[in-house]
Parts: sequence; structure tokens; C-alpha cells
Amino acid sequence: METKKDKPKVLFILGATGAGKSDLAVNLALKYNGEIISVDSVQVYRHFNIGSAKIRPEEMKGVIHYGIDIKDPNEEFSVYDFVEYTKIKIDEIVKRAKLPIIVGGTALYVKALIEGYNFGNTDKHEDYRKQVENDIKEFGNEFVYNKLKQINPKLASNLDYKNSVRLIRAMEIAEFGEAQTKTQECEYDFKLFAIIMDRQKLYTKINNRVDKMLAEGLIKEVEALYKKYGSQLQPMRAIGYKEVVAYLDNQIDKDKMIELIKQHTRNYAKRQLTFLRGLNNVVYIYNEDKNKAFDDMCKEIDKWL
RNA sequence: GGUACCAUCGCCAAGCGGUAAGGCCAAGGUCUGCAAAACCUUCAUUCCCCGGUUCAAAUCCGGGUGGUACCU
Repeated sequence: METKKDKPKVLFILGATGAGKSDLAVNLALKYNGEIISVDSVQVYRHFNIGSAKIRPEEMKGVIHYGIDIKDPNEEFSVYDFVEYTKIKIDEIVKRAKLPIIVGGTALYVKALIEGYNFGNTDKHEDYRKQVENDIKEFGNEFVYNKLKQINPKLASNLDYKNSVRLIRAMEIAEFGEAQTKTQECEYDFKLFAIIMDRQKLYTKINNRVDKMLAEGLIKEVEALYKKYGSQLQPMRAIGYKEVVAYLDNQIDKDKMIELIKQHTRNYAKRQLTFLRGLNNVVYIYNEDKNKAFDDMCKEIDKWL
């Protein structure tokens, strides 16, 4: 039986967008000889820079960052891909006797990793998925959902049938019986920090950051991507991108666009906080003062290492 | 100063005598292959104020206050 001591140590830093994770992570990496893996469903994409608040090379201070710019805009990326990718990277970093530090805002990805999600068969049944997708288009979500209820009532009971993507996946699972819903034991000895701050303060930071993004040329960035790839890309649905697309399509004016980006980012931050509350073993770090937050984390890490 | 119209949740707004629609915002939540996504729940014991009519008033009447438009 593997004991906690044998497991690789992995540090996680989560938190709402704009709470100041990246900067703290880089400083921790410098102090503890670490390498960073980003957990961010948008920053994996090349050319989605300003709107995703991607860390700039000079801000990395020489610390190696993985999980950024690993996909082209027209490629798909999912929790599954993240878990596969990150497991490999963690192994590599540990083999080099360095500390893996996983930093970002996509908490589901982290949850999947630490709770040992088993996604079942890795093969995607593309043809079957297409077929279900067509059924949804033709007959509606409810029709397909009723079908699912007949095949696998248990799967259906927990499903939000209005969400087409989940419905397709559920049908795939039902049809091929590949899902494993059991949670495996975590393969890492991890420490998980959540960087938090006063809600009003966080909202103010978010609003200011959006203004900064605009000043840095967010609209130009989106326009270029739009021209090259169109608006149907997976990352084009991210906050800061879909609103600019709506603006470029003349559906909303510029002021409305800015207001919506801010509002959606605030809503997102709130959802992140909600998700964090559902995770176990979270050590909350109150980031009122950057240096104090850093010291608090160091104390915790020293105990843990 | 005169005349007309208006005053309902943080915002928009329905209601036209029978016991406060809806949308937005906000808050809370769900989550095993799009998660910066998608979805769910909650959110006015009260309608500017005072008085009156009525079994019953946000709805009718009188007065006040505030706003808007036009006239002088």
C-alpha cells in the first residue's frame, strides 16, 4: 500500500479571476524550485492573449510555465485533455526533482485531477455523437432526453437535459456503457490554496482589469481571430471574446460591450467561488496584502514539505 | 405663474376596483469529455405622502410633494 509519503507532492493555487494568483505562484516557484502548470481553459489557446489575461513572458521571471499556448484556436480542449496532459507534466517535473505548481481558475480541471476522475473509455464515438447531435437538432433536447431515460434512468436523473453537450455525452455513456462514476484515490500528496479577497474589492479589480484589456487592444485581438477563424471556435465563447464578437457584429454598442464583459467576469468570479466551496482540503489565503499572502503560503508549505 | 401628463423592487416595466406579471441586476446553488460553458433556485405583505369613497383601492375622488412637456 502506497503511503502519503510515496506520493509526489503537488501544489495547487486556485482562486477567482483577478485575485492575484499568477504573481504569487511565480514567486513561490522561485522560492521552492518549482515549475508552473496553468489550469485555464482559455489560456491553453494560442493567440487568445489579452482577453484571457494570459501571463506575459517577462512576468514569468524565468519560471517554466506549461499548459499555455498548447492548442490552436480551432482545436478542441476538455477536462479529459487537461488531466491527461497535466499528469504527464507532473511526472516530468517530479522526475527533475522540482515542485509542480498548478495555477489557474478552471477549478473543475483541478477537481478532476485531485479526485481522480475516471472518464471511462478514452475513445470518442464520433459517429454516434453526430447522430445524437442531429437528433437533438431535429427533435429537440427533450426527445433525446426521454430516450436516455429509457436506456439509462440513473444517468438521466442527474442530467440537465437542456445542456446539449452533456446530453450527448450521457447518451454516449448510456450506449457504450463506459462510464465509471467512482472516484479514485488521489495519486498526489497535494496542498491546495485558494486565493480570495473581499468581494467588492475583487469586483473593482475586475472592472479595472477589463478597462486595461481594452486599452491594450482587446478589440484588435478578437477582430484578427474573428477574421481568421470565424466566431464558432470553442474559445470564442469565453468572456471578453463573445462580447467583442457581438460588438463587431453590431449587435451591441461599445459601452454595452464593456459593461457586459465586466458583468460576465464578475458573475464568473462568483461561480468560481461557489465551486471552490465544494472542494475539500482547501486552505484559504486572504490576499489583502500581497506580501502577507505570500508569507502565509510559505508557512503552510514549509509545514507540508 | 397657467395647462396637460406621469409617479409600482437597485433599473426597465405590466396592472385600469377583487387582494402586486415579466425582464435586467444581485445573491445562493448544480456540475465526471465545450466549465471563461450550460443550467437551477431565491429576490416588493406592498405600489411618492396625507385624507376620502367602497365589503374591497396600486387602481376612483380631493389635497400635498416630485418629475416631464407645452404656454405666458
